[in-house]
Amino acid sequence: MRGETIEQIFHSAVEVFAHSGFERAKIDDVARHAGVAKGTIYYHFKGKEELFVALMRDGMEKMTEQIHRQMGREPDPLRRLRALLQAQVEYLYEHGTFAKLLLSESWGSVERQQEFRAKIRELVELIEEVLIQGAEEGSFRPQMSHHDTAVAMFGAISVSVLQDLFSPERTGTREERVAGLVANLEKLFVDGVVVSKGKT
Amino acid sequence: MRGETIEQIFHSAVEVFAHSGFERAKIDDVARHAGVAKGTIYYHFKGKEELFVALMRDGMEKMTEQIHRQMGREPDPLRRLRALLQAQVEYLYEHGTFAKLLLSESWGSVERQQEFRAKIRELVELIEEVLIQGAEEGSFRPQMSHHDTAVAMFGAISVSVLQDLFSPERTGTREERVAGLVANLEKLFVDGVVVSKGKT
Amino acid sequence: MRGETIEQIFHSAVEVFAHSGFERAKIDDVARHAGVAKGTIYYHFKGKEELFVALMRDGMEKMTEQIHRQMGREPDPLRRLRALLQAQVEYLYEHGTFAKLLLSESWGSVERQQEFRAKIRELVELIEEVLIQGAEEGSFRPQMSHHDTAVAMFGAISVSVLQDLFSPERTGTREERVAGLVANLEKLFVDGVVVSKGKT
Amino acid sequence: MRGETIEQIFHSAVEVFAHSGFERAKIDDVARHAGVAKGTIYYHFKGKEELFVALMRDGMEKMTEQIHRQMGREPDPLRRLRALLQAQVEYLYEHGTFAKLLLSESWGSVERQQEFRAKIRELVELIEEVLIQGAEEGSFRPQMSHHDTAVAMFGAISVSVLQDLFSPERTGTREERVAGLVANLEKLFVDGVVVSKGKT
DNA sequence: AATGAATGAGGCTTCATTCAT
DNA sequence: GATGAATGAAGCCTCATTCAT
Repeated sequence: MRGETIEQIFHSAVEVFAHSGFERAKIDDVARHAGVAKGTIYYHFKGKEELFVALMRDGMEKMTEQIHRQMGREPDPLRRLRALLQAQVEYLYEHGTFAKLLLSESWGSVERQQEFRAKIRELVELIEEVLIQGAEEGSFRPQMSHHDTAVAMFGAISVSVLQDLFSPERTGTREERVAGLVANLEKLFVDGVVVSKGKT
Repeated sequence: MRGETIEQIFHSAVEVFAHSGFERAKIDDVARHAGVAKGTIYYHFKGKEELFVALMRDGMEKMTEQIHRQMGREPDPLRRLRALLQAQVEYLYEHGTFAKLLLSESWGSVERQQEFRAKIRELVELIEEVLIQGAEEGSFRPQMSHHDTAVAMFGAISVSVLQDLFSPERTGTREERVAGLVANLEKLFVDGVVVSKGKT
Repeated sequence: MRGETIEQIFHSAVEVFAHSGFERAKIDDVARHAGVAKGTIYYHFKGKEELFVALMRDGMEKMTEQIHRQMGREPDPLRRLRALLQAQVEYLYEHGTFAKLLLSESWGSVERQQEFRAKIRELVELIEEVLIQGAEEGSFRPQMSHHDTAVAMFGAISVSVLQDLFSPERTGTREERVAGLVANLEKLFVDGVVVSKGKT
Repeated sequence: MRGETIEQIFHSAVEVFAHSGFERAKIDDVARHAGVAKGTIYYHFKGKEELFVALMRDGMEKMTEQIHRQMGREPDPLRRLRALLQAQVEYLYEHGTFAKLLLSESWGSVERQQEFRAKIRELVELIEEVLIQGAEEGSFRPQMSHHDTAVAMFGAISVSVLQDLFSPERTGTREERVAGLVANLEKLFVDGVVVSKGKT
């Protein structure tokens, strides 16, 4: 079938890269994991770098796509924010491998890393839009910088997911864990930590 | 001064490791940067790994120390939170190199990475304590999980700093940038994004 | 025409091999240049080596053929020498690609290289015969070793052509260049460089 | 001692490169032949290419040097020509390995090859100067192009040497072989092949 | 304390060749 | 006849580490 091998390599590459990081990952391992010869990888991809970049591009695309799908056409900003939160946590949790790469391979001056930061910026902008919309409608507090706030939220989300994924003592099913993280983040973002005098 | 050479190596190592990440960094580069022979590094450190770990340990120590210093004995939880925020952002911003390493070299199963996560946990616990204290005093809203909230806050802080450091188009002095980030994070954490009916 | 594909491959192979030399040349490039799939080349030729040898054989054959044609039945040794010179320079200049391969791929102990030297010997023998004929008729000075002299002449011819082909600053049409080279070589071979007392 | 290892590598590299040509030669073989580890070669040379170029540069330098030495201050053009011939043949014969590389690795567009051709040009110019000097003094026949003639002579010399070196059936001591080649070339260059009417 | 030459395991990549379609 | 995906042996190069001085 068309692209079956490529699919296989792709899949294995995610595993291997996520397990070891870009530098530590060995093409040999990707090949073994994919059940193909080393040369086959080079037949389909120009090299380690290209394979990795293709991978991350794909991951980002799918993530953005899924988030859009889950947010749907919900008009209410608060509900939109919740949906986005849910979607993002869910995806990152599901693809922890990808989450890890995103956070660890995005800081630096190598070209690839700049591209990754650009991708992150896309995610951030998704959040930003919601914040702006909410502020315009008056249901969200106006921010000094919607962009900076969005960045902070993205950081909170991704690090929360990663910290959870790498916690040895975590319990419960994935669904429960995700629900917990989402609820927690939602609480923080929506209400802040301080007791507001006007609320019960 | 005692250990001038060691100091030199240490300093250069921070630069080089931060610029390239652990794997990409070359002992050769550290040596050249420090103006010593390669052998000298191995005379003072057991190896690349040890040098790096010593580095990170040192960075974390100094960070914790500085944060403690800046938080002082402030009893009011909200002010404590603000001081902590200010201290953490300031330190990470100042030592962006360290911030980068912390975020990119902490996710994985290599022993060193586990140690880093433990260090992160220390930072998180600093935040956590403030949250708990605030909740006990009644000025902070009780959280589902103070720990998770603290993690989220740490993520927000560190990613905000990194994103800012790696933004090519950022303007203003460092002090201004830091102040902006702090204010923004404070706003988010303290009040959340939603307009609460009881506030003006 | 019969063997159109083969013809295509052959033609492309000359180009590619000449451009890169035997080792550097890639079957992939030959295939791309010929507009066929890589497998097709292996369908028609046993391998890289065979393709190359076939090529060189063909080149030598055509060269010998053309030289014979141009020398015709000229009985006078001096005129024969001139015709041979003209023919050889012309052919090598025209097929510089071939000339290059001949000079660069003929020295070594690989079987193929021995075969090439044998081919060169054929060319040398063409020259040798003329020298011997001339010596027998008395119009040529007797040589210590007609064979060695013939080799030297071949070297002079081929290197002259190559040096000219690879001179970036050469000017004039091909015909002019060839005529120049021929005239020069003729002068050298026929008269030597020393002024003989008996000549004007 | 200073540079002993480098000397060793150099020497081995000549052997290996000459035996196999640039592409076929393996750094591994050079290392084994030199009795050092592979890494040692890379400690002293940037890579295969640099090693090779350094080699050829060195070879050309020594050759030019030796030729200059042997030609000395001889004022008479004819004797100068003979000395040069003798020196060049002697050197190439002695360093057949180098001769082979010179002739086989000099034709192409790779930068290194351009450098080699430049080196060849130096040799050619040595010859050219003698020709010009002789022509000015009136003892040499004026040439259409002294440069082209010099090139032809260089070609005759180098190919003669190589052909001889690779002749399986050659007999006699090296000195005899060299003497034969020199005499033959001298005869060809000095007098040409044609019987001049004015000589006995 | 410091040096830097030497090492060699390890990883990336190339490319001639095969073979099922 | 022709294809092109797949292979894997082979080779170049890197770099952490060692050690004699």
